[in-house]
Amino acid sequence: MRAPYGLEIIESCVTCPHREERIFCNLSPEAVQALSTITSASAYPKGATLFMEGQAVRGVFIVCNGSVKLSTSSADGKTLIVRIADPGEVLGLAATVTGKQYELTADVIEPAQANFIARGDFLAFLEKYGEVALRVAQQMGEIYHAAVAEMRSIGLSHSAGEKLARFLLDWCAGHGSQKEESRATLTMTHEEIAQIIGASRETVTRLFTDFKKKRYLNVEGSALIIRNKSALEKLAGTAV
Amino acid sequence: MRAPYGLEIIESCVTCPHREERIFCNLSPEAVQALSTITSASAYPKGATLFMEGQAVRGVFIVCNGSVKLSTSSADGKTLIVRIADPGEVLGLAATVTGKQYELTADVIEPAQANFIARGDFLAFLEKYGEVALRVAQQMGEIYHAAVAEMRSIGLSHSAGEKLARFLLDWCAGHGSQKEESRATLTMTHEEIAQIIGASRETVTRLFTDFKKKRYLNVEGSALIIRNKSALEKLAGTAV
DNA sequence: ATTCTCGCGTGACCTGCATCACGCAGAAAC
DNA sequence: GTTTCTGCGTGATGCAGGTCACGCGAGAAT
Repeated sequence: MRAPYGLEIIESCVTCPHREERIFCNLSPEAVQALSTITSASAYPKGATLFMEGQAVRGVFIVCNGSVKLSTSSADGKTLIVRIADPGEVLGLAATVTGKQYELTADVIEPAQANFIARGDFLAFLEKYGEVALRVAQQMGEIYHAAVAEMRSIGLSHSAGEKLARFLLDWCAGHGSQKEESRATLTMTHEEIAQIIGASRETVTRLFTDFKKKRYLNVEGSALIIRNKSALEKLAGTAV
Repeated sequence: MRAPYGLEIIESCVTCPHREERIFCNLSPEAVQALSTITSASAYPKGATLFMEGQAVRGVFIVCNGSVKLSTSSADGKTLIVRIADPGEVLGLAATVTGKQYELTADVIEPAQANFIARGDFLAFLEKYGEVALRVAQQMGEIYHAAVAEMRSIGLSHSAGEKLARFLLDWCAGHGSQKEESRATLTMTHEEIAQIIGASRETVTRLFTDFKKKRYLNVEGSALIIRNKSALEKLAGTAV
């Protein structure tokens, strides 16, 4: 079907709009050239793992498309999903610049293509093209921002319903239409959602049926329809 | 006693070992010179606020000494302390590079001296001296690392005891001796500790008396003595 | 067609911790 | 001196949500 995989990926990644928007946009031609020599593209099937928490850092992965789940888990098997990376994000950035181990595990949940840059190459590149280092700092700032928001959500809320409402609103804000009655695609299991908001699978199920009963939302297959956004916002505590 | 405050601060900050260790070490002489022209030092009493969550970003604060509490709070007054910044840290970094609002509130808990650099100046400095941008990225990487650790602690633990044990161990690791029977200074109220580990004040009190009863630790004034480190580690879940 | 697996739906229970409601001591304010 | 505040200690109470246990339907595998 799509024969020479490697080539196709490089093509699609070079032209991929997301990457350009993020850290590597508006680079000088020579920087772009330098970048292309240290970048290697790969495709990853669903379920693949880019890196695992605790592993020695190898380098960064730039997600071209698909989606990747970033999580951390405890000794007893409990898992916390920190965030879902969308196309354009650079994974392993913090670990790569600090030289520590990867602090999270990156699992592919939608078949993904990603560019890899080895740590040594990446650092050398940053040192040579100081302009990019600032971009890197900016992206890390955004990631940190998201992390703080997540901490707020987990740490400051009183009920699981609050957290689920907030999660659903956030999700729709990024993946669907924005009106009072908005629709978005949500291909996640209750288990995964539970791991994001820090609750048990059963509670998520119960909350969903509860929300449906109260006409806050509807689920049709993988489509999530918010029917009463303000009610959810009220539940989520708006200002939080 | 210590008459010309401003001057003294600049002195102490220029020579302050912490700052040198962190982002601004080994700079070229001209970079140091440039830096000194955009830096302004101030002293802040206990209780002062460097910046508040939601404020438009003004710039970064480099903590020379004292200690600063970074927190976020919800509409209903609940507060989550994200971390305590020690000398050498640069506060407001993420917000400054991304240009968003401050995502946290910074309150002085021990009288502090800090250098301020306005956002415009700081960004111009980074652009001119690309070497520093990388340092900035590194520091942000470390902050992110800490944030992830915090999320793990809050999100993955089963009990409040687990979180308190982990907090106490972490605290001793950074502020005291490291043996089986270690001693550290802990000038925090139960309320504050509660806000760090995400529990109520009463639970913290109860846990402390519980730990004392079980001979895990002792409290003498502001001194915390860990008497049975391994027990606490076991409680904390070691690998987590 | 039959077995497995996976994700969802629900009921029954039981416990950890938030919350309310005090009392008490030391420090600071007057 | 008395009063006020702030931080700590503790009991009583209630409930949200974790955990266990099971059923069910839909794909996938054989």
